Amino acid sequence: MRKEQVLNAAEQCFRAEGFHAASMSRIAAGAKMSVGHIYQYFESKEAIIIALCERRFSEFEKLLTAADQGMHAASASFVEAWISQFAWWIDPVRAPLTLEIMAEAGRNPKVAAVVMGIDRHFRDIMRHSVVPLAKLRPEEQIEERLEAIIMLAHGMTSRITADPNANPDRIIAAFRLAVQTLLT
Amino acid sequence: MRKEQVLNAAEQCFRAEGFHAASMSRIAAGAKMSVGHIYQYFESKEAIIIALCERRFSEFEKLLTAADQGMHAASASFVEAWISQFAWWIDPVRAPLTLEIMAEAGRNPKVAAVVMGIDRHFRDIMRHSVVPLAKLRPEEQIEERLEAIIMLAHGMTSRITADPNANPDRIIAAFRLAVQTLLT
DNA sequence: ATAAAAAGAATGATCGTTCATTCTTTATAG
DNA sequence: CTATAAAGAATGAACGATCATTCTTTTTAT
Repeated sequence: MRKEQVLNAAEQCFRAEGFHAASMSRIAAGAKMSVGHIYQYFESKEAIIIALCERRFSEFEKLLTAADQGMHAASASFVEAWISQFAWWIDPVRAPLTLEIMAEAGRNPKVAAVVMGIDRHFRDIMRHSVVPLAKLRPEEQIEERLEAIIMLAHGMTSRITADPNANPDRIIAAFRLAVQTLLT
Repeated sequence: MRKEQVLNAAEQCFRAEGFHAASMSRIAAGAKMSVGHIYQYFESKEAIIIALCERRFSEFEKLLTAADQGMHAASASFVEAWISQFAWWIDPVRAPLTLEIMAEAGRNPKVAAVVMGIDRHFRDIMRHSVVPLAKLRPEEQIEERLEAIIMLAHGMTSRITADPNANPDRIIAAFRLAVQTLLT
């Protein structure tokens, strides 16, 4: 679809230059379309930004629900497998744009709404599928633990973005240790 | 000083609009100076961005070294006091700009260098003053624990930025629980 | 021939930066 | 002390480039 074409090109531009430094003409060039043509599919540049945020949202949502389904085959190593899926967060290609989205969320309420949607869903899935497996007792500050795990996930994108030469395995290892510590 | 005047105005503009959407003319208006005059103190807009990153760097560095000095009066509650200082990271006024810096670090190597400087110093201080107090044994994956704490700190800024109505105390409480869990 | 798809020129605003100019202060000379 | 010269601070208009968006034209397909 044409929309996908635009979003793919926009994703590349936004990653390289940021939302506001990227230009419609360079996005058009990347999408091999004319600028005017893009405006038949998106009413403005901001609409492209929002659509891109939502696409990223659904990517991660797919991972989350997949994890939720896998839960039914519950095993001791499920938490371990669940953690591995967080490689998504530190894909060095994906992380910079995720961070750009987070920064934009600070000033664009529409973007903030999308991000809050991710985080809420993220937390719900954890409460529903991971917490029972970890056999945490209710009095053990479960909400704080979930909040900390979300923070860790966001922190991973910051770390990998600031230092692109950082070893992703090292980052994931730290995340794994922290989550295991928090869930036992 | 005039430089401070510019940096203060730039900080406001950058926070409200981001590095690339903010304009020199609006920065000048905020600083109550003319655009031309600003160029006598900063050779370019990028120079302002870098200077601002470094100023933020030194703010947090001050906190870190203060914590390092306080260590000599070592007590069981020192780690607790140390944690409290991290309120800095989630000042809702400061967090959005910190996140903007992180996003910019993903594409501007000069900014990335500043950020990596913070994180390295942060880790060094922890290794030198917090780890001994926590009485962690060397084999207990200390580096992973430190990495996780840095991730938590960065994650806090993301969380508070995406949801400005979030309760900072709740965020700090999660951070405190996670750090305590990681250091014992 | 008609309608949809696509292109790209045109528009007006704004960008970062420069520069000729004016104002304000300090230094020098009588 | 006063008048003049030099220096530095500050201005804002002007520049060329580029921005997001619109509009007219051309291409394509039915």
